[in-house]
Amino acid sequence: MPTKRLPTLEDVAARAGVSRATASRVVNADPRVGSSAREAVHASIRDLGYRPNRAARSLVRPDVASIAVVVPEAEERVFSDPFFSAILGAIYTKLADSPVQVLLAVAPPGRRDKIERYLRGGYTDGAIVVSHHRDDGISDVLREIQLPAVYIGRPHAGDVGLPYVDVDNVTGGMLATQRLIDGGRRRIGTVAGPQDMVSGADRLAGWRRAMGQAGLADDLVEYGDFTAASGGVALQQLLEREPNLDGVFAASDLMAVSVIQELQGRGIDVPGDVAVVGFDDSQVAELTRPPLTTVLSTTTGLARTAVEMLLTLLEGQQVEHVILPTELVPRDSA
Amino acid sequence: MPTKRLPTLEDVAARAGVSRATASRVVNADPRVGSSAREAVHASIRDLGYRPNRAARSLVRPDVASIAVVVPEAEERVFSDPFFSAILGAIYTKLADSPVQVLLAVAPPGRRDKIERYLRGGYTDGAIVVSHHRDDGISDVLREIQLPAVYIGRPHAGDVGLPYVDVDNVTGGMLATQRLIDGGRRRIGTVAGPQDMVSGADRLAGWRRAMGQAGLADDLVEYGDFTAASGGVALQQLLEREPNLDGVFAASDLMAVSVIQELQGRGIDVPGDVAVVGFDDSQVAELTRPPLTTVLSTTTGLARTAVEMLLTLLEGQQVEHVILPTELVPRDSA
DNA sequence: CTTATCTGTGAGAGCGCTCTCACGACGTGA
DNA sequence: TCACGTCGTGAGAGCGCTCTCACAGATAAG
Repeated sequence: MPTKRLPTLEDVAARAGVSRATASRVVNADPRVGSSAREAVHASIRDLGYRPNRAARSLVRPDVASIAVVVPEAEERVFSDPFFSAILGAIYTKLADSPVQVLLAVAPPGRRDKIERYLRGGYTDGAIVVSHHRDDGISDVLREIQLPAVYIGRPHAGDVGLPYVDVDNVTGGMLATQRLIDGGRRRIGTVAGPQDMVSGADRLAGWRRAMGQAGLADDLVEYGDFTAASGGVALQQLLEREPNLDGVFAASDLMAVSVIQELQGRGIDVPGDVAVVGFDDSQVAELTRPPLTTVLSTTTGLARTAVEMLLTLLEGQQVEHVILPTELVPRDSA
Repeated sequence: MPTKRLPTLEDVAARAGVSRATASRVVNADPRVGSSAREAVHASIRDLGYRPNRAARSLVRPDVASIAVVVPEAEERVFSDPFFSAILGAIYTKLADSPVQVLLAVAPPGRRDKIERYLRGGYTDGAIVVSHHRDDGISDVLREIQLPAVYIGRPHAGDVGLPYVDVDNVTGGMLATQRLIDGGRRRIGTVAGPQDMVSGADRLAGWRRAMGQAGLADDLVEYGDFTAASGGVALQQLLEREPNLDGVFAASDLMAVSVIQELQGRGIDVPGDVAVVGFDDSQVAELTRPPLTTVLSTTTGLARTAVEMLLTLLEGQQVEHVILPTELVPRDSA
């Protein structure tokens, strides 16, 4: 880092032949400044390449709120998984016209110290926690430093009373499974999400419930981690266990995509031989051949609601949790 | 915003019965503090929910560098376009283990005042500018406030001497077009990118050059804006002008994807009737049916190089521009 | 012409923190 | 016993800024 001292307001003022106070007024567009003084200061700012020192300013006049979006997942993942991209996009869009700053705190599960340091660093006034895992310790830190926070995705049992938004994952899982059942499928497997995430557990629970109500066996379960790579692997195992498989519910679109690819790679027709349903209704769902039948989980709605809740929280008011509805989006894969 | 005063170090010290200096030492893990004092301060911090005031701290000890990633595109776009996602992901990944903070300054083209305010706000020590348009004014602002910056994508003619990284878009465009020519295609059209962006202009130039060298007419040009939506529209126009079209070079994968969909929707076989080549080698290229032949433009390499260059710049050294090579990725669409 | 009202400006306090410096309480070696 | 560290601690300056307050000069009202 260069040690060159940056020009201060004092320098600007001296060069313009006015006091620091007047220079400050010009910078802050205070109308009560004579035009000659104003111009001198402006010229001085330009010549010196002056930029106000944010730290000094916010020390006096606490500046605009900034909120952290906390994502305990690997960086690559956060930006390549359409779920996170959609969440981030919606958060930024929602706050586009507000002065609120958005800071991204991303760190892989193993590096939770990084997020903790960040949170404790005093950078932010509030947090939105996305994709939170059991025992990632984030809620403990947040509680300890008393930072207002909203969770996207229902927190785990231990963290009761925390404000969150979520989609109705159980119903969503049922909807997806029912679609397969209604289509006449009987040997239906599921590629479930990670069970240390509530969304993973709930979607699986939905599948179980629908299967149970239809009097079908709920033994065909394999686990992935919501990424594309994990879907294909899980399908292979499903197929080994049950060659007569005729339907698959994948707990994320990305996993569903690779399930379809794996199936097609083996010469198995989708949906002729095996029907596939995904979850999320992300952009990729329209790009597959055949287009993917999936469950709309309004990612955008999650993000928008979370932002609204956090802003309410920052105003000092209490908020309840919110559950958004899910909806089946029928396409051709099931 | 709640007006409740946050606990200061003074409060912590008072409660622990020590001086502010000692409390500060504890917070900063200074070893020369007695264990009893240390414990008292820690307890006090916990009780009060104390978080250091970042502004006050950095006023004294200028804190870690923070760099802005400037993207003059609509928020939705930035997070849904795989090109930007990949760039952002690579930047965050590259800086994952450094203390450097990354701030995202995104604003649609019409709102350049927002980015300008941001840049002038003194939040950052450097900038990486992605997707820069002619006349977006960003380089003027950067020059004026003397902020070190690196461009991803070659800046326009007016901005000579600025450090940048880019891929060899002209050669890339030629590679893509040559693939079509080598495949026996003769009526080859292109869905070009926006011509106020260098990457759009250069890829088109590459197409022109390859067509010219092969003695083919370079009249079939329609323009998109790199997004999926624009690709289908452009294709329709191409098809109206030339029903015997047998090859298309789309200047982005996203446009190529919707070109393929539009083609297939009309019962035209890809690549049987019309061959299609994209650009970027983004994730979607593998998901289409048939998989998309495209040009690898090492988005990750762009981002990583830009970060390295900016860090060098921040150390006070000069940097040259860097051009990364492109490579054809043959798949089934051409 | 005096008194009240603006208008533009400067002096100076103070935001919460870090860090230098000084100091008292202990050893420790002569 | 005295000079000399060493260690833990506190007092206080100062980072760059904003903002209150006071005040000089111009203008309006009595």
